[in-house]
Amino acid sequence: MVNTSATSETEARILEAATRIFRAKGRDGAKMQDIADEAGINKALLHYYFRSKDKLFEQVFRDSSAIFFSRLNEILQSDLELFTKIRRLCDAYITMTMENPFIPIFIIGEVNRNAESFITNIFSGNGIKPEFKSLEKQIAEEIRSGRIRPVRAEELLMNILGLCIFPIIAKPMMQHNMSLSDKEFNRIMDDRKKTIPAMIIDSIKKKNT
Amino acid sequence: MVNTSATSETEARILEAATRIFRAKGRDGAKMQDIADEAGINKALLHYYFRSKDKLFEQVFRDSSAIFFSRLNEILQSDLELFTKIRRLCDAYITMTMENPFIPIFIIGEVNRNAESFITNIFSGNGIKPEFKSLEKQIAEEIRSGRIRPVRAEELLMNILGLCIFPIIAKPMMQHNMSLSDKEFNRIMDDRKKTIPAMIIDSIKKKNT
DNA sequence: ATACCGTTTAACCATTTGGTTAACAAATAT
DNA sequence: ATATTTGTTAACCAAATGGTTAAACGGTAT
Repeated sequence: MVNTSATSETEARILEAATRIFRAKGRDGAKMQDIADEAGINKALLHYYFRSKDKLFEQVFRDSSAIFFSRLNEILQSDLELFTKIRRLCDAYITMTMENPFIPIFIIGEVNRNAESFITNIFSGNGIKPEFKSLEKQIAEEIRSGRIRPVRAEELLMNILGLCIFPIIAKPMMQHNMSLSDKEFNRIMDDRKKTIPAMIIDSIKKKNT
Repeated sequence: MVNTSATSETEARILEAATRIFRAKGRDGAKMQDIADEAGINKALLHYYFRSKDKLFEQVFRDSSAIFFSRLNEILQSDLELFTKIRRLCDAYITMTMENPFIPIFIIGEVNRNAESFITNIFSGNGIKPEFKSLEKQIAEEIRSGRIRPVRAEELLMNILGLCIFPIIAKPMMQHNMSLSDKEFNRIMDDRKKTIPAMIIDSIKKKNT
């Protein structure tokens, strides 16, 4: 045995290649031969390390999801003050999505195509499900102290994620409709790291009447 | 000849079936046999009416895109007052996306998978590209009159679409993470028809200081 | 009646694709 | 040294898939 750890070097190479191909082409669009080529190995090796396309896909999907959700968890569960938390979330999700827009597109598309059972199976077990209660508690505190007006934690998160992620995953349409160059688009998204949290905080902060 | 109009009944049936299958499974996931079965006809008929899978897909993709973009256009180019326009946009896009969440997921996914040339080709010709200038002009007016603070039309639209569409296309994740039943989720999205425009208008309205 | 033309089908074909097998190579253990 | 296990490959296979063909069907005109 060359490698005592769970994953050999080859296995890692396969996983990287599979991730790239699956994210770009989706489960059905990706061919095992594509992945083998991308990894620079024989197709049969894919089946040696991962039994089937399904198993390989599941692994890639799990990992991709974990990247996005674990970050959410991390920030949600931190003991940052609420407004800071909001700013961090926006910054993290814009940065992360800009660097890898394939991931949310991939997740949304695949979750949509696959049966409920598949999703439940994938999303359970690993620390993917965020500890949502902590945010709810924190918001309740802030409401009680009179700093913010009553809001649902769900809405707050929907707003943050929608504002940060959507324009990036819909980038081709946005650019086409609004005639934006890559440079302009990037600048706008960079601005939004500030404007989105400002807007969100303003929408929940109690105004002095 | 049984039918003088451009599209025979069978052709329409095929198109409907293809739309359902393509939206649900994506270009690669959809099989010609699936579509034939769904339409209740022989596979060869698909090729009789539409030369190839590619051609059939292109047609479906064009139509699906048109549904979403033509509505945007319609509202943008109306002579509604700005705040009303915002409310209309939110209502229209939440309603439309709730009724057919597959469409934006489908568009985003396919646009992402296909080459730039494909997109440009698809999006040009038919009235898909929204007349964006009219909104920009309207906003400029409102800024000059001092009713709203300076904002970019691009950001405004990104905000509206992100807030309205994203939570719905990411529904399975949202529901899973936040433990929301279908009923709760629907109620929240229905509320958002009001809360989103309120939030957006509030964010651009000039406050009396 | 029958020739004609658009529509529809069953059967077929070539290629692609996920997966297997058997043999070969390279470590590792005895 | 040599048997054994692990990693890797080329060749192969069966099923699925997009697409074609030739024949049949059903009106319509002659």
